[in-house]
Amino acid sequence: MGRAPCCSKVGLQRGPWTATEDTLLINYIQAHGEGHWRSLPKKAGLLRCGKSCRLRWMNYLRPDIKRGNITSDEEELIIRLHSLLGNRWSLIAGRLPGRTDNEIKNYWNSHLGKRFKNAGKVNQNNQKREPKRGRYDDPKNQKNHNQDSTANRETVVKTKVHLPKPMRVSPLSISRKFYYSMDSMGSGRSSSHADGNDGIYHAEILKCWPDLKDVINGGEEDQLACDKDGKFADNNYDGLDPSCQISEPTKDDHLLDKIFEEYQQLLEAENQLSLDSFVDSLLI
DNA sequence: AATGTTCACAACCGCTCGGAT
DNA sequence: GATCCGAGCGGTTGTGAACAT
Repeated sequence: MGRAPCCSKVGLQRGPWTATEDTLLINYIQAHGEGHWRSLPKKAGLLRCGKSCRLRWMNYLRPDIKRGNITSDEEELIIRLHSLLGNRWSLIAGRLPGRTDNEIKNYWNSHLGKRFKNAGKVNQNNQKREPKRGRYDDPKNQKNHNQDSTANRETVVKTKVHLPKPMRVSPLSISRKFYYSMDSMGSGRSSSHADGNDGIYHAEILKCWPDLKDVINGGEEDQLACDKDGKFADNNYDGLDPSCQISEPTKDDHLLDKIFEEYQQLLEAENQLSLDSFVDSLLI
């Protein structure tokens, strides 16, 4: 059929936003609220595409956005969530209050993903080479990244992460239904994937939430999350596996949120011992 | 000091979804 | 069921700053 473009590009402003444009957008949203992005630019007096306005608001102007460096604890959480969720940046961002999907995606692409690649190479070369010093590794140049790069590297070493294949969600597979499922399933456990058994872990998830299987695989059981041999870890589930210690998602939809809240409290307390024990609890 | 390279991040683009008609 | 629309997601690109030579 071919749908009309979201907006006519003729005569529209592009590129970096000016302070004036920001003000116009902020004022309009403060007065009228978010939404109706398509018509917003015209009403707000902006020569921008609605999409662009939404993006600017969501990623930069929103009052609850936390500016500044990603802390090492946030980084740890990103790594864990990414190992669990893959490139579902919005979902990951949802667990990091004040952080946007774009920010996390950028951070991953520019810091973590690259670093893991390098770490792999370094390991392959028996750690003969030092990782290239980044722009912010220089102590004299940490205006934006005040975290200790050495500490970051240690984090990488102690947290073995599997990089899931970057995947585009297909219409019949995960999509937003999966996001909602993941949001609501309230995981009582997490995975460091320290043993590299992503598939088994996924199988465990599905074992506890069989309904998720259909959502993930579009009902195709042949493609169930599987172990290294391509077999689902346990096909003998009828409903919730009694061995799972996790209650049905409907009973506690917000378990993951609770975990995250706990995590946040630990971050605020900066209590390393508690943090370690919390992390350990996730590894069970 | 000049130039080229690398990096981080804001912004763009294409695609898909759910809902309305 | 087909089509359209608004919205959102994730990959990619553009750009300016920092760094290296």
